[in-house]
Amino acid sequence: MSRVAATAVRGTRDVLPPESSSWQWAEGIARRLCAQYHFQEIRTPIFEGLEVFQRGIGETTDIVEKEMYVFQDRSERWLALRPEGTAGVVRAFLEHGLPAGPLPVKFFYLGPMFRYERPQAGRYRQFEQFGVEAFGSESPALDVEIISLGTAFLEALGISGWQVQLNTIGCPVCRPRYRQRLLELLRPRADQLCASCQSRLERNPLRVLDCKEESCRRVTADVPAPEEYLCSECAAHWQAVQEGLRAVGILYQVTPRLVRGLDYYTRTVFELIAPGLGSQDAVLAGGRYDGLVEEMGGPAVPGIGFAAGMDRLLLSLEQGGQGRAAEPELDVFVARAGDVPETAALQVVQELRKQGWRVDQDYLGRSLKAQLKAADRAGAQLTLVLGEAEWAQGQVVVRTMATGEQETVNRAVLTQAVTTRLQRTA
RNA sequence: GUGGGCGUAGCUCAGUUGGUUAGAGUGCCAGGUUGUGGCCCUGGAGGUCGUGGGUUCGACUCCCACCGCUCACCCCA
Repeated sequence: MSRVAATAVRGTRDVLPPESSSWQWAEGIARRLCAQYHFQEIRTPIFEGLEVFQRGIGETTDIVEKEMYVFQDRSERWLALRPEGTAGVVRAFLEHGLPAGPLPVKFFYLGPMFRYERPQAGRYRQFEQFGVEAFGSESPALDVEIISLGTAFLEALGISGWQVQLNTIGCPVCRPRYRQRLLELLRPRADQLCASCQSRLERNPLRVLDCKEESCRRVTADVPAPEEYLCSECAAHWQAVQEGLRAVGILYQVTPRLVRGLDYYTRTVFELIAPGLGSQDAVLAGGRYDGLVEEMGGPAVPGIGFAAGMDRLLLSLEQGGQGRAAEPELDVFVARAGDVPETAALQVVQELRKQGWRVDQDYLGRSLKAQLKAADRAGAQLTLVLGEAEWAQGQVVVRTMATGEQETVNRAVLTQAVTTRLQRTA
């Protein structure tokens, strides 16, 4: 027999225990926090019609231009694996007529996203995101709550050394003015920009600010910040967001160069960065997208959200040596010694599981020594030895693994004996 | 898409100017205890040396190609 394939597809990976338990733990934190902030789960498909992403994310973004997994199904409809969560959530929001219902609505999602990029540290082709989206309010208080949820998430995970970078990029009223001013300042010096910035100068001059190229940095060094060109509404919003953040004690750093890659953002944009990740250090990022719902064919409903890269967050924890110690996942191991029927173990195991305990047993007919070793390795608190001699008299040996103490108890009171011992250690 | 680094047991890695049966640690299995884990001792299983080709009397070692992994650019979570 030859193997089907030697390895997982490039950019994808397997999560095995005990790592999988770290994922459950982190996802549990996300869910708990969302409950506290009253965000409810939405589950949207992993693939959508291609146009959902083209319209939602923007035709000229890198994601749509070159990073999507696009394919045709058997009826030759064009589909794409979702490269991010927001577009699908907006589609669902509209499809179910939610703009006509009670607003605001606050959703969260958890699941895989797909982008065709060269993998590197903290970047995969299939990666896991935790995201939130809130529709129907322009209130700066919502901006503050979203950012607060983001920082609370990193706190709860135990990430240390993170920071919030914050900026505003205005709205359709004021951004054109800023854009115009940028063009006036940059055009004369276009020859000093890097190749990619020269090409994006006309298309999306704001992104030149974001460039890390030394030469571009010099050119943009003395360019005014977006906040100097805000319209009065955006300026008020921007002030209110900052006041709100200060009011709830969230430290942030205004980063005028922070421009997001997706077309749909307006006003508030932010990024949370964490240490230990090499160059992919943005672990959670988002912003306001007040024009997106309308852009996708719905009414003018404002929105705001963020997405967190779970792979990067867990990687950052590992790098910082803050990974959690694996907790034991087994309470009782049932072993047999001598001529004891398999059905005896089956019954004991089942009885204990009915009480809610986590129970496993030996399936290989191994020596008692080997069985105890297996119990130890699995982290069992107790091992029950069904010994031939004791079993014949209706008794079972209960061994407490931590101390090695053993006691022989009657079969009839076994459940109770196990329960009192486990509760004592719990 | 572009560039750098790396591919030897399940894992982490040695392998000396190319030389004959490719090693260690760890993990796994078993024995030391005819029914008792964690420490210790002993033994065992486990490798197409990434793949293909070339040079050579001889290649894990040198050369070429390909594949894969990885880091970085780009971009992004």
